[in-house]
Amino acid sequence: MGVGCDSGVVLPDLSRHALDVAPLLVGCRLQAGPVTVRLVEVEAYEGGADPASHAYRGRTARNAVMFGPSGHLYVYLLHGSVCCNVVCGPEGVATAVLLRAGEVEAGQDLARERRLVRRASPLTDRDLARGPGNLCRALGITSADNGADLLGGGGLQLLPAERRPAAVGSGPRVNVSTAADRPWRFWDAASPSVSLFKRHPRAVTG
DNA sequence: CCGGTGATCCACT
DNA sequence: GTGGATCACCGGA
Repeated sequence: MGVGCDSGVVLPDLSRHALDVAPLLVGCRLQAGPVTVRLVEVEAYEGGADPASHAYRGRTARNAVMFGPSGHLYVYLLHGSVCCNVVCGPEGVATAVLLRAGEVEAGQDLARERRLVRRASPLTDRDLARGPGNLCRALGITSADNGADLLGGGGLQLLPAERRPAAVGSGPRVNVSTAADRPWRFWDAASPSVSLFKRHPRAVTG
């Protein structure tokens, strides 16, 4: 009965496509030094066939990490916030999973300190890592972490779930303007830290 | 709801 | 080289 016999204690095979990996990442944990977050909400982004993906129009300086080997972190800035993805798929295929929200399991004091910078209102435990930008801030992830190897024993580590969530929900991705009907968002149905669904104001299906 | 945010990309000089 | 549209967001009202 070694590690690996129980599907709840191994990481998913990240060299598969994001759509296969995403639901299995719900419940896994991301550790950044003293702060550990249990992932409760993710979204799959395919490469060439997904108009909502940063890689849809091919390789650029920004998205180069997405085309590299799986298990690395793709970090970018959006509207002044840092967001991060776990790169999936074989090398050369730009498919990745956006980490949208988590529950802070360890290092809550540090996470809270980071979140309260330039913020007036109080912050509940539920909201410490709720939302893609907030999750990165709680973990201290910056654009300097773009390309970091999550399986290489460095400061950032992806860890297996202790146990699988009882139920994983799925539905359309948040705030995407194209392919807005694809149910490629996955979340732990029991978690209060899952962010609220928001449809893009000019959403187009397809 | 609304405005700020900051990088990136492309169509044009 | 420059301008403007775009974007997988956040916070406060």
